[in-house]
Amino acid sequence: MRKTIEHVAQLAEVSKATVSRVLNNSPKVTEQTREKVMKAIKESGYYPSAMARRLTTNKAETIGLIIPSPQDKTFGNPFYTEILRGFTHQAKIEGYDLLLFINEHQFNYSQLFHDRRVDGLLLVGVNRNDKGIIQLSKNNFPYMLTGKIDYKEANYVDAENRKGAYQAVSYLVNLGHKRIGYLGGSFDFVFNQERFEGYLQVLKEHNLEYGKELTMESINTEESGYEAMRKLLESSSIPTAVFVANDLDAIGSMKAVKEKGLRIPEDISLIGFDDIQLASYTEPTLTTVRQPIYEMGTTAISLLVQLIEGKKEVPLKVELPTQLIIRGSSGGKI
Amino acid sequence: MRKTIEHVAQLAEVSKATVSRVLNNSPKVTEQTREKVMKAIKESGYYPSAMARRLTTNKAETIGLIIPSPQDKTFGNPFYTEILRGFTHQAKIEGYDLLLFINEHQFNYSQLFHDRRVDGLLLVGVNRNDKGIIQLSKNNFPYMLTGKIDYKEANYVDAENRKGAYQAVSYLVNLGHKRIGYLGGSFDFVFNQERFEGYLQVLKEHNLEYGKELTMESINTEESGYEAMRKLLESSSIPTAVFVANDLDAIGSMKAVKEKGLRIPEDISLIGFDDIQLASYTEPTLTTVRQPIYEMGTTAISLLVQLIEGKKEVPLKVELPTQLIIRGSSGGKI
DNA sequence: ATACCAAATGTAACCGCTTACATTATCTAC
DNA sequence: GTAGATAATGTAAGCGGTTACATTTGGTAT
Repeated sequence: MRKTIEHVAQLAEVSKATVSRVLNNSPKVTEQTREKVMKAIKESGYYPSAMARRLTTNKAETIGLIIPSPQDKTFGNPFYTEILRGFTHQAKIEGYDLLLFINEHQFNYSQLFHDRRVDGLLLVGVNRNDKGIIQLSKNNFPYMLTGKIDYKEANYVDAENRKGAYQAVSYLVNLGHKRIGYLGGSFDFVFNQERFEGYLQVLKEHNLEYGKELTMESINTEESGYEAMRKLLESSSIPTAVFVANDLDAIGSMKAVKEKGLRIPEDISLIGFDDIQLASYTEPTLTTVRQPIYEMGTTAISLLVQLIEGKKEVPLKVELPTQLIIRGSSGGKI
Repeated sequence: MRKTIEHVAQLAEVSKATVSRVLNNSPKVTEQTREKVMKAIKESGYYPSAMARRLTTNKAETIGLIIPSPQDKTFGNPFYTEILRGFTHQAKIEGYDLLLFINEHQFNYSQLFHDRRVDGLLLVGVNRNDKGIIQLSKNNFPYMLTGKIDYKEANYVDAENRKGAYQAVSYLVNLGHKRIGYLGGSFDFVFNQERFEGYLQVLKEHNLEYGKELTMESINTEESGYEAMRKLLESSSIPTAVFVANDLDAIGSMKAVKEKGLRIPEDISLIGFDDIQLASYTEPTLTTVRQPIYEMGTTAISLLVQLIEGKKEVPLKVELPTQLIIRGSSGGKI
C-alpha cells in the first residue's frame, strides 16, 4: 500500500506539517525531530507524491521541450542529439523534468501552460517567423529558443553564426581562393541567413566576385547537399572553394564533387559548419566551424529556469562563440 | 486569474460534478446541459488542471523515456533519433506525455514509480545484464525495452536480428564470397550477439572458414568502425567481404578500406545493418539490413500503454521483421 | 392525479501535499 | 519564579479536480 505523509507523521509521532518541513529542509526544525522523521521515512519506505506537491505549490517542475516535427527531415541531424545531451544534463541539475513534444502542424504551445503541465518551454529549430513565439512573449510565458528568430523580443541562445562564417571564408581567402561558392540552408532560419551574410561580407571586403551562380540553397541533409552541389557544379566556371553552411550538406556535397570527378581539396576546397561527429570521418576529413552545441543546450536550460523562477528579465539573448576546426577538406595555399 | 472548474460551474449554473462529467464525456449528461457547460468553458477560457486531475485519478498520464547516457558515444546514433520519432508520435496518440531521462550511472528507475511521476518506463539501449530491469519486473512496474536482454521475463520489442544477419551473409555467399569477415558491436547488447550468430550460422551451413582473424569488435561509431576495420585489414589474408553489424561502423569501415587503397565493392564487399538515412549517401552507397526503427518505436509505446492500463499480461515480447536493402557496397557476383 | 422508477444532477468527501496562523515549549532577563 | 520573547510544532484550510452516494427531476403506468 502506498505510503503518505500521514503515515510518516504517525510513525514519527509528529504532525504532517513537521514531516513536510523536514522534506523541504525548512530551517525551523530541531535536529532531533529531523532525525526522528528521517528514520520514519526510511522505515516506512515513503516517497512524497510528485503530483500532490505540484498541485499545492502550483509548479509543474517541468520544462516542455519542443523539437521539430518527425516529418521534418532535418530532425535526424546530429545537432539535435548533441543539444539534447546538454538539455537533459542541465535539467537534471536544476531539478526539472523534461517533457518531450513534437512541433506538429498547428501545435499550440500555450496549451501546455494553460493546463499547467509545464513551467516553461524550450523550443528547438523554430522557423524565423513563427507566430506562436510572439504569443508566448505577449502572455509572458517563460520560454527559450535555441536559435534566433525575427521577433525582436524573443529569448534565445544561439551561436555566433555570422562571425563563424566570416572566419571560415576569410580562411579560404587567405589560402588564395578568389572564386568562393556558398551552399546553405533556407533563410527560413535566421542562422542560415547570418552565415550567408558572414560569407558575403568577406567577399565584399576583398572585392571578390559573388552572385547567384555562386550560391545554392539546400535543407541540411546529405541528400539535399548532394543535389545542391550537383547543380552548383553545372555552372560553366565552377568555384575553387565552397563554404557549405552546415556539415550534413557538406557531406552530401562531397559525394557530388567526387562524382563529378573532382578532388577535394585539390580541385575544390570545402568548409562546413557545426562540427558534428561525422565531420572527422569523411574522406577527406571536413574542415568546419564548430558550434558549442552542448553548451548551447546547458545554457538554454539554465537561463530558462532563471526566467521561470523570476531571477532574470526578458528579453534574454545569448550568443556563444564558434571556432574554426581545420582538417583535410580545406587544403593549403593555392 | 486562473480559472477553475468552480468558475465554470457557476457560469453554467450547474455543479462542479456536472462540469467534470462533461469534461470526461460521461454519458449521463443531457445534451442541453452539455452545451450549456461547453459554452461556459469557452467563455471563461477554462483549462482543467493536469496536476489536479493526476492527483485525484492517481495517474501520471506520463511515460518515462530512458535513453543512454550522454557520455555514451552511441547516443549520437541516428537510430535513436528515428526511434524517438516513433515514440513521440505514438505517445501523443495514446494521450501520454513523454518524460526524458538519461540513464546515468546508478540511475534508479524505481524512483520514478515511487513518487508517481510516471505510469510506465520505456528503456532504450539497455545493457543485456542490467539488474535494474529485474527489479522493475519483480515490482510489477509496467515497462518496455527496445532490445532484448538476458533476463527471461523481460518485456521488449526488437528486430529480427539473427534473421536479418542471416539474410545479409547468405546474400554475400550467393555472390560467391568464401572468406567473409564480421565486424560488430559489443556482446553487451544481445542484438549484437544475435547478429553475429546469424552470420556464423551461414558460414557453418556452407562450411566456410570462420574464426578470430575474421572478426573484429567495435562500438557503433564511425570512429570505432574505422579503427576496427584497420585492424581487420592488417591480417595476412584479408576477407573479400565483411558483414558490419551496424551502419555507423560500416561507414567508418569504408574509410579504413579506402585508406588501405582497396576498392568497395571490387576488393571488399560490405554490408551494414540498420539502414540509417546516411547509408544512402556514402560512397559507394551502403547495402544494409533495414530495421523498422520507427515502427519499433510506435509498437513499444503502444504495448507499454496496454501494459499500464492492464490490457496485456507480462511478459510481452515482440520481434519485428528486417529487410535486406541492396545498394552499391555489396557488389555483384565474383 | 398518484405512485413509482430511471435518468440527471448535486453534495461532499477525498487525493496528498504545503503553509498561514495558532499554539505550545524553551529560553532569557529580572 | 515569572513575564515576555522566540523558536518549534501543530491545526486546518486549500490546491483543483473526481466520484460514491444522495437528491431531484421527469416520464410512465395506473
